[in-house]
Amino acid sequence: YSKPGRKTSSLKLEPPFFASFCSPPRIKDEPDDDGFYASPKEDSKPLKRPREDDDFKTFFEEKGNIVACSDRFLLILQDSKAKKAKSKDKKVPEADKRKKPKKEEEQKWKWWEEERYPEGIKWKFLEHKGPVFAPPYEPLPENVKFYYDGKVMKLSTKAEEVATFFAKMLDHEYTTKEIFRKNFFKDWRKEMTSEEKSTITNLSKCDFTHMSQYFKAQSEARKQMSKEEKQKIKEENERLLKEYGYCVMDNHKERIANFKIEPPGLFRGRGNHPKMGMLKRRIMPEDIIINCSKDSKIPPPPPGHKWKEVRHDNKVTWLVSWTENIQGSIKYIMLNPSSRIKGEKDWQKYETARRLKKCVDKIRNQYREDWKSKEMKVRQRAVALYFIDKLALRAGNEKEEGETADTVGCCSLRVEHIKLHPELDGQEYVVEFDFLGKDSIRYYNKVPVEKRVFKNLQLFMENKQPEDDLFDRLNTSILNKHLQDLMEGLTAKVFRTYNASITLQQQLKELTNPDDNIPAKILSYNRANRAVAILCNHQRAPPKTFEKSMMNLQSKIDAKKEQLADARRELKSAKADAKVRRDEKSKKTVESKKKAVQRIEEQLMKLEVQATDREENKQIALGTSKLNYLDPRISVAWCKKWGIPIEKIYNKTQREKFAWAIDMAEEDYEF
DNA sequence: GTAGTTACTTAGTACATTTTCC
DNA sequence: GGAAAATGTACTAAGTAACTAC
Repeated sequence: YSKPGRKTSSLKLEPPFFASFCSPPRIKDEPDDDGFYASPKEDSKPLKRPREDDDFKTFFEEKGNIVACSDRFLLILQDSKAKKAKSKDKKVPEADKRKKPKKEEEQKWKWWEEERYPEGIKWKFLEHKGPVFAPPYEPLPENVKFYYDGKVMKLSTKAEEVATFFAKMLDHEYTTKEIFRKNFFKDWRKEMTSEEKSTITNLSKCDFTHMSQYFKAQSEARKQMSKEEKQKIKEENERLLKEYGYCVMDNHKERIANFKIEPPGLFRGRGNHPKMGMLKRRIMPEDIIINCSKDSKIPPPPPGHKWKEVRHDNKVTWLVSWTENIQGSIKYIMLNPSSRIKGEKDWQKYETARRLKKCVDKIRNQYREDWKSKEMKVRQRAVALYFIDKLALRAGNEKEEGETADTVGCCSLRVEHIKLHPELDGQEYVVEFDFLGKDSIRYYNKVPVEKRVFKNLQLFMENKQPEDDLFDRLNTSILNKHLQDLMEGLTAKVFRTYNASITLQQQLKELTNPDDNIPAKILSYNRANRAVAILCNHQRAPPKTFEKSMMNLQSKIDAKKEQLADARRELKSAKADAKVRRDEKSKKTVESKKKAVQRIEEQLMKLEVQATDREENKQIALGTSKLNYLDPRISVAWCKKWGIPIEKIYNKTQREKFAWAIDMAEEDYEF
């Protein structure tokens, strides 16, 4: 196994392989600098660079500067005028060439300028080094004891390992939960020797505190490590990343998202999960399926081991997979969001959402009509779709009962999840939603709906028990089939993407004040972002330090208020003074005091805005929508329009993920 | 229709690292 | 310079949705 510092012969870097990373066998020219960008005199040249594989060319048909792809996904080309400006920009500062960073910048592969593979084919060549396994278990030192029923007990290695998983969680509330303890104990006993099994019959008699203290001391020691030691660990991680963190896919070196196999431990699902506490077992090479090219260097399994299977399936994007033992689901190793394969898909997602924009009015009219249908199924479908559209609810697939936490989405809503109020707080036809959604995050909302929707809901709830399905004639499959008929590629989740992106665009238009300075504009951006996060119900647990940092801010505000009061008093007395004295000097004093008051008022306002901003953000997570729902081109265009550096909106990782958008969107981009 | 399987996106949390503040 | 706060990253769970076989 590839535990740090335990390099075995088979894991040694073999020069030919590594060399293939630096210059893979079939590598074509990396985006070569100025050469490719349409230079001013090359206006008519198509901007899409074809893939070099001729056999794929036939799938594409060029129409002016729009390329129609086999999957009808339109690749809209960049505005050539903008390109011109860009290539000019690139050439002008020839004199002040900052060599290094520029060179690196130019080496970034612009996959979005190339043609895409036909539907279904994900790659033509794939080579990687396989996964990194979890480090093997290191038994506890002799002096760390486990006690059963008050007596010291030496555990077998296997039993001890599982015991340490529990010991490490001792401070968590869930080790006190009945289900967690029951599941853990059941699985732990499976790892025990028959002797241990006969002795250890009651979890409550187990004393893990010594073990727990030992781990706490360990992590404390880790924090106290010297700089050199920390540096060493860092370098080791970098080495691992360099060796296993990349693959070669179609002539390009691409970053892998999760090249480390998940280590064993105790499963903790989110919310009230029936399987919490179960043992997540150690993954062995024998569990692993490797996916790569036939003609690539196939990663060798660790010595003495075999892979479960090696396959060569270029219809999928994963490099490694295994079946996990808690739910029996498949886990994958895939590429980073900055990779071509993820980026293209992401881009395509937003293009689908933009296509929805064009027909959303028609679809809305349609489902409003369907509220009157004589078919129950159609009515349910129409009301569900209304919720998905208006409230950005998730589709709501069915789940196997008892296998996961009890959470729902739109199609799986039950009668108990909504309350109907013919009138509430002066509003008519209010629906009160209260249910647990994905990750057991509560969705609570009171929404006035149209009368027809309300009446339909009353109808759907007639003669039903609270635990009955609200939409008993509907599921996600039916709904998505219908959506497919309305627009190619339309599914329930497209509405979330569409509504999130369109909301951002509209909010940015509304909130951005051209006269504001950059920080104020960024605040507006965050507010627009927040509107989306609220729409999508992206919540977070308030940070542990939230109350404290809020209090700090409040005391700053209080101090500023006092300062303001003082300044005002001084201004007042200065004014009185000036009235009496009527000389230039005292007039000047009044002016300067006035300015001081103004300055402090401004500072106070800023602090108060900051406080509001933070308070509003207490339970709202902006990251998820930014990363998954907001067409990055909207943000890029906004930045360009107002001269905001993109770094203020996207950090490094995000800029890598959205490189395509940053490169192609101009300030006039419209979602 | 439905149940099972597979592949892929979306999600929040814990921990690590960087920045800010005093 | 060190603590605290803010920000970034790794991790992996939990969704969506397509497909297959009956």
